[in-house]
Formats: sequence, C-alpha cells, structure tokens
Amino acid sequence: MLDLKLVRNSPDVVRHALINRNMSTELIDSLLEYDKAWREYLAEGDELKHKRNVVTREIAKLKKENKDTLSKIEEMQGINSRIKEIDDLIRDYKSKIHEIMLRIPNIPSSTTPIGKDENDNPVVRVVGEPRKFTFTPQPHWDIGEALDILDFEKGAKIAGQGFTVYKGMGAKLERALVNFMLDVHSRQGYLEVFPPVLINEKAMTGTGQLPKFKEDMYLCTDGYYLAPTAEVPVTNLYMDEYIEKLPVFLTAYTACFRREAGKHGQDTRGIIRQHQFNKVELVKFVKPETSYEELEKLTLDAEEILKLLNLPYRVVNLCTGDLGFSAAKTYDIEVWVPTQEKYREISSCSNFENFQARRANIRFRTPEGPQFVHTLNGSGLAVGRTVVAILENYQREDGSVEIPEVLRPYLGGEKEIRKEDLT
RNA sequence: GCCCAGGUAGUCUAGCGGUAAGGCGACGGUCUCGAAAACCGUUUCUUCUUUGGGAGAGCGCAGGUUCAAAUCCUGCCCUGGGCGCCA
Repeated sequence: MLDLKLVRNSPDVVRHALINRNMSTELIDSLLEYDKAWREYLAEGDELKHKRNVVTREIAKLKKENKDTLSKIEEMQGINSRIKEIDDLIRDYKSKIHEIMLRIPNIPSSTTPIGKDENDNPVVRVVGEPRKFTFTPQPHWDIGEALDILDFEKGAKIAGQGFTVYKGMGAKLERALVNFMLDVHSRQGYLEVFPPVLINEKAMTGTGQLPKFKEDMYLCTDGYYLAPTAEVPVTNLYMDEYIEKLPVFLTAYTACFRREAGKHGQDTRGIIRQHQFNKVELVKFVKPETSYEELEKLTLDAEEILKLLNLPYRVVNLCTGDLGFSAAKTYDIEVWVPTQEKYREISSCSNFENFQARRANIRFRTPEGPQFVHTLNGSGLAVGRTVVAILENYQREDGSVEIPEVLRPYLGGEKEIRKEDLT
C-alpha cells in the first residue's frame, strides 16, 4: 500500500506510475474526491465529539455535586444523532478509500526500466554457456516418463490437470534439491523457518495477494487460503510488530499453490506450470537505506544455486509493464531450457520497499519515531523448474541423466539417473 | 466440539460506568571530563495547524445499551487450562 499522503500531495507521481504499468488512472480521481470528503466530515465530527467530551465531563461534575443534569443531557442527544450520521459517512468514505488504496500497485523504482511487456526487460547478465548437444535433446516430460520418474497420468487421476506425481529418483531429486537449497541459504546467513501453508485473509492482504488476485488463489471452505508462495507466511511472521534487530534474513521451503487462472494453454506439458509446486524462498526485512544493496545480494544468493548446479542462466531487470503489483524493482533469474531454446523464469527477486510493510504494519524504531521496514524476497529457487533444468541440461544420448556433482551427497552418492534405478 | 480463565500502549501489569494509572524498556534532556545513578520529558494512529501546538480516535475484532463504555449486553477471533474426539 502506498502512503495516502503521497497520493494526496503528489497524485501525478502515482498517475505516472500507473501509466507506466499500463494501467488506468481513474481510480486516483475518485480516491482524491473521497479523501477530500472524508477529511471534511472528519473535521466536523471531531468538533462535535470535542463538544460531547466537554459536556460529558460537565455532567459528571454536576452529578457529583448532586445538581440537575437534565438540560445538558437533552442537549447531548441532539449532538449525538448528528455524530452518528457523520460517523456513518466517515466510515463509508474511509472504507472506499481503503478499498482503492489496496488496489493501487507500488511505484516502480527509478532503476526499473520503463517498458511495455517482457520484451522490454533488459538483460543484466548472462552466466554460463548453453551446452552444445551432439544429439537432439529431449523435453523433460519425455525424459521423465522414459525414466519413470515423472507420472503425469497419475497426477491427473488423483488431482487433475496440472498435477504430477514424482517417483523414485524423481521424488528423491526433488527432495535433494530442497535440502541442498536450504543448506546453501543457511550458510549464506538466512534462518530456516518452516511455516504453515494455509493462510488467513489478513496475511494474504498484507503481502498484496488480496484483494486484487483472489481468483489466482485456492480458497478453502473454512476461509483459509493456500499459500501461493512462502513469501506470504514468512513476510507476515512480523505482521503488526516492531522488529528490534534489523536486518532479518529468513529462508523457507514450502509447497506453493496457484490456480493459474487465465493461463490455460501455456506450458500444458511437463512441470513448468503446475497448480502445486515446491519452492525455497528467501525473505529479507531491512532498513530502507540498505534495501537496494540487499536486493543485489539476495539475487546473487539465489543465483548461487544455479552456479553450484552449473546451469546456464541470465538475469533480467523487469520493466514497468512486466513488474508485479507489490514490487518496486524485480530481477528475474531465467534458466536455460535447451528444448525450448529459451531462458525461462526460475526465480523472481524483488524489493517491495515499504509497500508490504505498510499493509502488514511491520515497523522498526528510529529516534524520529516508528518507520516501516523494507521487505524483499526471491525464490531460491523454484524446485520443479530446477528439476526441468537438470533433466534437460544434464541429459545423455542414452536417455539417462547425470546428477550434478553438488547434489550427489544428497542422493547417496548416485551419479546418474537410469531406468533401472527405479525401485 | 464442550466447559473454565484470560486478551489493556513496545513489554509487563492495575482499573471493572465518569479524562487509561503504574513498573520495565527505548529515545531525548538536566547533571558529568565521560559514563552510571538520580531527576524531568517523550513513547500508537488520524486530522488540523500560524510549526508553538490543538483536536479526535485507540483497552483482541465487530455491533448494541448510555449524556458518558476498557468497564454493561450480543456475536466472533485468539491465547492458556480441563474434558471429548483424533493422525
């Protein structure tokens, strides 16, 4: 959420931000109108309440002295009915204002390039070189099925389209990656946490998933949402709190759940886009003046996983048209997928500045008073997509897949995945 | 799911119809060569402002009763304890 005072005092800054995000600015006009009306009624209401407080004290005093209070009480009854009217109006305007404020996206950082869509995202760096195959590389879904480590039919049978069962070395590889990532991030100084993935509405609003993206979320019958990313439970660990010791670095593995509404027809084969997937997340709470430096470091911490796995990747700086709702700046890390001859998103590292902190009310103390922290997060990494990258980049002509060296200790020293490894 | 006991400012606690009290912590000031102690002040949100400050809100959340609600009433949420059920 933005600072209402910023919208009030510099509406053009907000309008420009919306325009750069390819969004309409109409909301701002009605917001300013409601804000004006709200403050007018607030002033009138406060004046009447001041009077009520004064008279109420007089009545208390008169009663103590056993004097007549009837005329005062009658006077108050008139004031009270007007206060009630005004309070209703104030509440109404305030909720309208709040409703709009929750739907205004963050203002992009000055280092976020202006652009229309993903084609305008500048490449920041390219690391590693795509392997040159001496044979025709197979897509991961074919490799997975041939090795009997990915079972799409069984996933569809027990759940539906967009769910996959991992078997044997596939299941072990997924688990190994989770442990490997958590270990690396722990070494980098992040505290490991393991949070719930059923989340209440308040927390979902705190990080910005609600109210705007409700249709992308799974809602359980008793009002809980399934976490679409560990960002939600982990960032909200400090909801409504003061953080006494900054910075705080956390890492968490969770399952993530997304309805992928409106994404039908994209990545229908394989495990790139699933309704349920695993992710290891990095979350930082920092002082405002360090947040951009911390974003660089966080991105490098996520990249470290790809470097250790020896997977080629690149980093792009998302332009205003491609930037997420809550983010001020985002680096996407994209891993090379040989059969698509493309880099595909495997991590998204963002600085939200105080956008989430204001929504979730996460503050720290300064001599000048309480201040909102800056929050950051990034995937370190999406596990399923890492499996895709390993299967495709490490495949051999005979259909087996080499296991990256750093993962072997996590897989009992195994060096490869072959058909007969299945048990 | 049922029965108790609770939820008060950053934290701990008092108040149980009449301006939310006190301890601790943090920050600022006085004192000091410096520090500690002591003493004084501040501590959340909103709004107005002539920048000194004024006003309003705020006692888990939402309503209600009342001239007046932390206090009384209703519903809900959360925490602790007991009972039941249960992997």
